[in-house]
Amino acid sequence: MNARPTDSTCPVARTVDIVGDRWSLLIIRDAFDGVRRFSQFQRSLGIAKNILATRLRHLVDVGVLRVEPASGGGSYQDYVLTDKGKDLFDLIVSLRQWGQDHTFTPGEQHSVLVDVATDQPVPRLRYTTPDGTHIQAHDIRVRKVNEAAQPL
Amino acid sequence: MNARPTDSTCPVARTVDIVGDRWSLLIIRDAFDGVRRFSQFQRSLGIAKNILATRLRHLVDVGVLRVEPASGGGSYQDYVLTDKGKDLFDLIVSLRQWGQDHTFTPGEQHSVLVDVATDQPVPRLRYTTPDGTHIQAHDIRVRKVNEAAQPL
DNA sequence: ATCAACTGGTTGCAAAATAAAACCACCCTC
DNA sequence: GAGGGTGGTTTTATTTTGCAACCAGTTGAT
Repeated sequence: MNARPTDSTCPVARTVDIVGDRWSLLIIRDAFDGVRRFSQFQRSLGIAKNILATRLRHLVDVGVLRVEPASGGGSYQDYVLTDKGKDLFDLIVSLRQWGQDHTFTPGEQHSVLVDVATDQPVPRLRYTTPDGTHIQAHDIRVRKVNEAAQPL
Repeated sequence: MNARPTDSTCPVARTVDIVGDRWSLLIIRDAFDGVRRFSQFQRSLGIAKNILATRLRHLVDVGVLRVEPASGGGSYQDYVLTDKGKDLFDLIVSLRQWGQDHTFTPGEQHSVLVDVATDQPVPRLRYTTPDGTHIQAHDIRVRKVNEAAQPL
């Protein structure tokens, strides 16, 4: 997708090179919301058909989406998330939560995440370690590959 | 930044409209890694200066970055994350974790997150509710604004 | 004090990506 | 078998990006 692959040792850069553009992210969001068909994506996003075709092909090529026979049994096809694509769930949640916090005025309405079992809104999600510790920016730094690990 | 603001009720779309492009995301990543100066961003990213100037101005305009007098006391200026910008931490973590999982071959080296206190690598972070429940894609769906809430 | 190098840009131009519209073959329904 | 929807491709226009040159102000080294 990108002219200059940031062939970096940074996982952030690699992810951005694969799905870090406006349309790919919105396509993935729609896919999580159950959109499967070319025409559904097109109507939902208001994207030009040639661009959509390019993006879908790219997302299939990189293994985020997969083409399968239409769910309804017709001879058309569906675009569905692969397991690799489903792993982008946290990314979409991050985008959503930041958007909720910083792009809406207090009373303004927006779509919300709800628990499929109870249909109740999901409380704010936070990143925690397996033992339940909440991790924030100031707890963390990045160690580059050339940097030696600190002996304990 | 974007020609067609997806003036949507979806928080994901709004976030994507603000920071959902390759360079903005990489600039924010660098900012979390302590990069502050124009020239540092430019060298780190290999981005054209005019594009960098545009992006930095945009990120300042939307309140993700803030300009302040250079830390060293000179007459130059620094670009630093605002609180709003620091809230993008989860987004950068999401990008990083997906990249680690899906864009590196088993033995391949990459930068890692370490705990600032212990300097030990941070275990995988997961999204959890305040009571510690791990939430994944299949637990959740999106309720649109026009959709009625389910009476309990 | 002076000269060189660096900083933080801007400008102009070329190349690439994106968007809009027209077009088309196939499928599905009636 | 006619009409509309699907899933694209092609062509052309517009926008964005990238590259290189340039430049004024700042800093550092002598």
